[in-house]
Amino acid sequence: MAISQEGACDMSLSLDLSIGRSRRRAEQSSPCFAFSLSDGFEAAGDGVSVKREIVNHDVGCEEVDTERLSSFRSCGSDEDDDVGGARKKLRLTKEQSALLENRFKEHSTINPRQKHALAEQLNLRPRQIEVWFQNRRARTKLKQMEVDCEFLKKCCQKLSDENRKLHKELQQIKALKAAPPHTSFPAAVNLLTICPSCGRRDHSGTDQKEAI
DNA sequence: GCAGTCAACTGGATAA
DNA sequence: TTATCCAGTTGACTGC
Repeated sequence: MAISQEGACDMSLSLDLSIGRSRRRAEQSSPCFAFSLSDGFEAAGDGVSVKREIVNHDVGCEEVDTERLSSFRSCGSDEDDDVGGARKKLRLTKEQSALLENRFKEHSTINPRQKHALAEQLNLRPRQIEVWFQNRRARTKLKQMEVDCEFLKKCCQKLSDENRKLHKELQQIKALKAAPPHTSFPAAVNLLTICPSCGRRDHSGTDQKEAI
């Protein structure tokens, strides 16, 4: 609990709003947190420090070995576990993830009652459920943005191609216009009056009617 | 070693 | 005031 000792020396200076928030969040969490906060942490004067300490303390409660981390509920608040000070990463089990995913499919947000029920069911803290939903929404949004981006890229490519094609046509028309009239006009007429399918000249009247 | 993933955190905004 | 959301960030972990 090094931070609490450090922080406690100047509690009057910088008690900001984040402490209130930290306390709120921490109190939503495990009993381990409640212990920390009621034991002089609010005097630390540094919201971040307080919170970091809480996290480390929290994880320090955990028995971390081959078993995946899933719950901090039953931990005893042994301060000596926190020696390393490093935050340990929780990995949700397949079952936990699957259930959370299912709930997310039903609804991307979760109300407090559902949150607590789910926390109880999964043996997690309500705060963890809340965070999971937040992160999940962020992931969904990111994925959607990637899809949108890809779509826009394709649109852009298509428009570029079309633009290039139109430029080319414009160049041809300009070239045609710039050419001397006695050569260009009959040539153009020839082109227009030759049937592109059979190559014959000037049968447009009858054949076209037939085609229609 | 490094990039990617993801749980957790921070701080601002907002609704009730 | 409080709870919740979001965007951005951090740090542990993993696979290559």
